[in-house]
Amino acid sequence: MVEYQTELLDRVFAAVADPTRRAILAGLAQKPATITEIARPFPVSLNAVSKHILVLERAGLIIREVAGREHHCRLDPAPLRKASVWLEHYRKFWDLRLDALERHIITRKKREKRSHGRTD
Amino acid sequence: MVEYQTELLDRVFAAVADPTRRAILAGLAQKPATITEIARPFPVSLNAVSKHILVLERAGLIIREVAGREHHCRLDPAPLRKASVWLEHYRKFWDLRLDALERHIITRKKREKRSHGRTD
DNA sequence: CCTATATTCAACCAAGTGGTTGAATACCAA
DNA sequence: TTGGTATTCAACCACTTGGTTGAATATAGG
Repeated sequence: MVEYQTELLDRVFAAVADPTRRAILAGLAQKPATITEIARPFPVSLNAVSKHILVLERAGLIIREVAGREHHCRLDPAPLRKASVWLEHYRKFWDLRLDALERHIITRKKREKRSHGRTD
Repeated sequence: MVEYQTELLDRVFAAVADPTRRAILAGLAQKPATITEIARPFPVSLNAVSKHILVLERAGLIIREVAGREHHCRLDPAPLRKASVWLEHYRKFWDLRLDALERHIITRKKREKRSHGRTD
């Protein structure tokens, strides 16, 4: 069995389990920003966003560089890649399922062709 | 912007953020099992595992079929696929980073060739 | 120096989590 | 019916989480 950096995966998955944090990542994917800039679009307090950023930082998803009173944050995608690698192990399962679904659709189409006009 | 089924993603990512639950999924990827069978390898109580399975079920990752007193569980990979789709949006970022890393290594090798023997 | 800005710290709250134990429920089988 | 097995329910605990408000800290700029 492949060895995973379990604790990192824990933190990464937990970090992206929150919609606000996913939105923060999406924003930073466009361009780096300071805490205040990141917080602007969100309906919660700056403090709340500051905490979210801390969670993302601890998951390794955000790199913070302090410049004077501003904290510049940028995305670090590396942990997302690790998460993706973990998920890929399950790809074969959903591929199988999609194959089955496709076969089912094809079968249904053939049936429809035979019994033309019937809707079941 | 792509539309996500936010609540499902929340539950899926939260579900896989726990190492025990990831291990449960890995087991079910081998073959379906009952609660007791699933619980056997783990050092926690059956009740604890039962709760984990409930979390996985609510995330849509496990399908439960009750047969008499046994609950047969099997993996449903569909939500993992959705999680993977979300992650894929960030692939370009880690691809970029890997490219940069590769360039860096190549550059370093060239430098090493020039200043032969120096270790920095 | 003074004031506005950027951010964190601290305390608090309600709700959720991961675990426990013990009891309840439901089923199978002798 | 009686007993063993499979599972959940219920209550509890310590800890975490996502949010708040208010104060503290540090920097920037007139």
